[in-house]
Amino acid sequence: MKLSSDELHARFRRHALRLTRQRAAIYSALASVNSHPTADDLYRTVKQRYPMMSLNTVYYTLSVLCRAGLVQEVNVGHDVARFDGNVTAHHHLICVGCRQIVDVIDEGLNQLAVSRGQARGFRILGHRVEFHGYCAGCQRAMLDVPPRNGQKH
Amino acid sequence: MKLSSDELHARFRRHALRLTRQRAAIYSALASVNSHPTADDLYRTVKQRYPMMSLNTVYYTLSVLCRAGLVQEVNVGHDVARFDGNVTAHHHLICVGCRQIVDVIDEGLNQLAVSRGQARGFRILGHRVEFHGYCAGCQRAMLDVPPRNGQKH
DNA sequence: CTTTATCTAGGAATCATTCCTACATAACAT
DNA sequence: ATGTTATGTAGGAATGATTCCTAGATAAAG
Repeated sequence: MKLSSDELHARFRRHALRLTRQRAAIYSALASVNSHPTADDLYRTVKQRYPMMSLNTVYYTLSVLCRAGLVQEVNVGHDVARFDGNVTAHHHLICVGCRQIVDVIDEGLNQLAVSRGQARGFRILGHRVEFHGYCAGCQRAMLDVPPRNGQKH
Repeated sequence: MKLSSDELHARFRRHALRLTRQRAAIYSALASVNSHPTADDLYRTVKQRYPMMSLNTVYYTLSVLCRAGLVQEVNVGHDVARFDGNVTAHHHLICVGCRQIVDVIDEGLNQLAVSRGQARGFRILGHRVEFHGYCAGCQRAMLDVPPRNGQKH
């Protein structure tokens, strides 16, 4: 969903963050989308309107927004970092074929806890659930093209 | 726990993997520990007994073992990959201070599922739950040394 | 014991991310 | 409005985990 200029100012002020053209562009791009773009995806998107934009600024801005809690980082395996402008409680479905990430909204998953016996003195701040599997598109693709790593015979 | 030579052979044969000295050393080192070492941690451990060991071989072996399902990869944020020789169902507790990873064994967490409405046609293979928080040690450390990023006033 | 497909070592290459620093500018106070 | 100043930005260089390449080694099968 699109974000009003007033709302943007309010969010930045609430977290004592300076609002620059670059930050507005980066945060709006991320908050208006429900995919989970990489820093480079955002860079390319935002660079169309601000050709001087530096990839460095995208990284720096994302780190600031993460620390402020306006944005969160999501990961698939150990590869490129992906970012999520949705910081309301939710979890993820990850396609191990095409690596897309889809949001899962489920109140039950938000309520999970570790038993005291297992918690080993940790003070828990939050949790994440990731479901791994194949998306509909990748399932179809597997029917057309047989997998490479088939068993012998 | 230590792994017998017979059991090692059996596991490798079961997955049609060649058993070399290097693979035995890497897999044994990982399977006998319940921390979650990085490739480099394993490299340094194993190099003590096999000084010719290459870091490359550690990476290659871990990728082979992961694909075979004898080992799994765990991640904290998007930084270095960590590996887990325990492939029975379990989840993790991650300290956001010192980044240590601790196992959580909880049958309830193994039973989670996504509702059909949220699953969007995915064929789910598995899931992971990560709890984030501060371990006992980091909580104590925070009492002694106040945090850097304190609010103004 | 031979054969052969696969593994290993080591060096080079890749590439996401971070570091450095001079210049620019948002926010605050005057 | 305008000046002041702490903070942000651009871009180039550095870092470091991981992957690629290749010639020699070796486990497994016959």
